[in-house]
Amino acid sequence: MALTSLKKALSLVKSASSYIHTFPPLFLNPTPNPISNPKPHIPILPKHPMQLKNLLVEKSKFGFDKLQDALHLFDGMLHLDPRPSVIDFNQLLAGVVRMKEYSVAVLLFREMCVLNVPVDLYTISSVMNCWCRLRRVDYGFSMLGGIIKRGFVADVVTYSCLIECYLSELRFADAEELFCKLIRLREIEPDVYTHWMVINGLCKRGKCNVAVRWLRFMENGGCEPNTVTYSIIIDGFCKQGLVDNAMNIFSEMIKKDIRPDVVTYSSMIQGLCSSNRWDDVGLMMQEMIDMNISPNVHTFNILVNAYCKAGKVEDAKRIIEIMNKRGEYPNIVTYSTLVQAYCSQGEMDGALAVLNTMASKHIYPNSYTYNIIMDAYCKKLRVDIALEIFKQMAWEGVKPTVETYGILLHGFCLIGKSVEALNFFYKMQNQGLKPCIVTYCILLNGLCKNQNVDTALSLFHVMECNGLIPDSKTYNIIVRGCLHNKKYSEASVFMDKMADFSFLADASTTSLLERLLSSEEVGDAILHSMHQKSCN
DNA sequence: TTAGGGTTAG
Repeated sequence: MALTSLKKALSLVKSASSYIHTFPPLFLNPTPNPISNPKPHIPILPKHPMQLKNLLVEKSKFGFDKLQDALHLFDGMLHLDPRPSVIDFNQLLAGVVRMKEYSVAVLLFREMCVLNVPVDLYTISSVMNCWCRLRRVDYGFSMLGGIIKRGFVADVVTYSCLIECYLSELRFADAEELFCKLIRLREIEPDVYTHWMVINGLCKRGKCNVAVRWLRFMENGGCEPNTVTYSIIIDGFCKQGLVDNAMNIFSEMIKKDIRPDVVTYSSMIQGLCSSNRWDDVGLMMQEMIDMNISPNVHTFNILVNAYCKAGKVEDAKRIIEIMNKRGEYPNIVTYSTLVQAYCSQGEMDGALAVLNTMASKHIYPNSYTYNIIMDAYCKKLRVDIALEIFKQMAWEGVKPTVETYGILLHGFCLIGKSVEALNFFYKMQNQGLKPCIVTYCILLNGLCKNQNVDTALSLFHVMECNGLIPDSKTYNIIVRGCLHNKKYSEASVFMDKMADFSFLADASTTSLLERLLSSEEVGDAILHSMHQKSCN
């Protein structure tokens, strides 16, 4: 059975992915919680071809509800006689891609090739995009060979995918070169989507000035930017903290008679709030209303967040009242922001009151909300309460994230329970969650502070073996841990490694070194050498 | 009647 072999392949790749770095990891959903999913939904292959077509059209647009549905359908389609068309299979693939299950889409494609299911340029472009999303640009490019071998001619979509591949690897010059080469050779005529893709890619990666140059290039090529194009650039500048640049682009679009919309204004308001330009925030809100553009829940949430960050929770609540009056009802983001504000002030009663309000409005906390509350309790050293909340989360069917475990690990370390922290660290991996560099930093720091420096050193090694590259923070943690535990030679080796990567000792590491130097009776030669290196 | 893209909030 194709489905059985596919499932086997999926499980193989899933277990192998932690060891083999050349294959992208799978992101399969863990076993569903029996409480939240009492009856597994078993999809049935539609009997009539038209029903199948309608189902595929729907799924290609909105994605499948469950991965299993897509796999069952795929299996069923393989056994139909006559076999559905390449368009049908492409739509199924599109549905899987829409679920962001890129690894699965790639495996389905491989299965199609093995079983001689016809594929076309659409199929290959789609898979190319998946490789790009999986950050395997090399595989993405290798598919170009498959296109030629099959006698297809790569089109604007294929090349747009390749340009996106370059952008995802921050290879801006390569992206530009490929783009220009294609135009020069008249291989493709870039469309408005290609330009959007490039401009969005550049802005999301903090290259707004390059994006503006691309905007000019787009205009010169006769492709007129619209509100979305301008909004992407404005948001990019605001996120970089360059509000004046954003304002210039905003003025330019008005001069060109391109009307800003609620997204453009929301981005501008966000940028102005982050820069504490409150007068301008007021002016921008007024202008927006004068232009007959109604602020939406995003816009209000930006204001709620700004007030909360400024410690003005009462003003934030006033905004929520306005939202209710205007029919822009507060959502999970609004309430989580408020919960965060109470938690950051240590007012757990206030936070719990917000949760009650949410429940009365049938808005239920998600992992983000739970994480905020658990973090606050951990910081108050009430890890016991945080653990109760963790249990509650499971009961409600809310999946813990890497951040959830990080918060609990931090909590355990704060109360000196490194063994429990390590147990939770293994538990998260058993649940299919891959620790990130932050997780390791939390644990390394905790172990070092709880006199478990030897375990920390082993863990550092495990981290490197798992392909995680330590950053400046990680090195500083381990150096300080070694110093605290009088492992000066080890500290020195890590300090040299840091220097190889051009990382500097931070203020805490330097001051610890100085403290140790002044307190050592004889003065340690290694410490002297380390201190000198840290000053260079 | 299939593939790439569509921007804003915790």
